[in-house]
Amino acid sequence: MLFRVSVYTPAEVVEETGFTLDTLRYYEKIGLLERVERNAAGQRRFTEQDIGWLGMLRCLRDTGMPIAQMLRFAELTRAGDHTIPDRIKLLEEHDRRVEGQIDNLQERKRYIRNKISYYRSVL
Amino acid sequence: MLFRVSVYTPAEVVEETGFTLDTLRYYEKIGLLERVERNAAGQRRFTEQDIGWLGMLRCLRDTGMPIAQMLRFAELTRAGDHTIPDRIKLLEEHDRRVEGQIDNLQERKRYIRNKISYYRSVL
DNA sequence: GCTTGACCTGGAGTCCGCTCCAGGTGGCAT
DNA sequence: ATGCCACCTGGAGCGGACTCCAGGTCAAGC
Repeated sequence: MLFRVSVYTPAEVVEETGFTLDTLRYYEKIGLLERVERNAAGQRRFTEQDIGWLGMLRCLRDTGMPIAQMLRFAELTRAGDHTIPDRIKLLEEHDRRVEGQIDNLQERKRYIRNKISYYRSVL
Repeated sequence: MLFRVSVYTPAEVVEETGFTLDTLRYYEKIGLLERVERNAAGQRRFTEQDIGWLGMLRCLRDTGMPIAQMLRFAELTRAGDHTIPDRIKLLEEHDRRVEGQIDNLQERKRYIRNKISYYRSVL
């Protein structure tokens, strides 16, 4: 009996990750996504790990990390376990930036709410 | 005795608002900033109100409002007090989006921290 | 009276992150 | 077996938000 490792078609990955197909191809082209496997016809077949990695990318992207830095993270990840301390450092720095973003947004939100209150007061 | 209304040179506004001079000119060109006054030599002289308005723009920009929508807000503001309900509506919608951004960032931050913990655990 | 530097203008260029296109292949449902 | 649809590739194009440039003008301090 053969094992059938779960494998995802492009359409499934789009569905699963929320990235467009064009974005997936783009990420592969620039090296954010390691060379994805292909079937006989040359069509992409993504693995479970690819999905996981794309989840990480989505998280980094959605917290405003520029592609250049995601690329650095990707390279560290490919380079092997000895880069884990570097990866921790990178993520910790990013975490601090995210924290800063949140604080900043909270501050701005106060400003906006004040403005709304002011507008209400002059009606 | 004459009043000297406080007026700001471009350099002062850059200092005060954190926008670059190019950005200020750009904002004026596209109509985000109403025609700024000039001295005899044609140089910009910003008023207190300009500074206040720029504060609002900075807030909207830093919370991710696209320029097209800031422009809409600018037009409402210019149109007079009868647009205040519309302005409130616009800001409330934006406030909700900002709230969403914050929630999203907080979620992502959890993911990043988990990842960091995981990396720590395998060291 | 001359240099310096803060300004001015219109318009071109840049950067980022995709997004779209043309032209082509392969495989599956009817 | 045929039609259709999901894919493929390389490369061009796009939208947003600036940013830079060339060439020119004034104003003031030395």
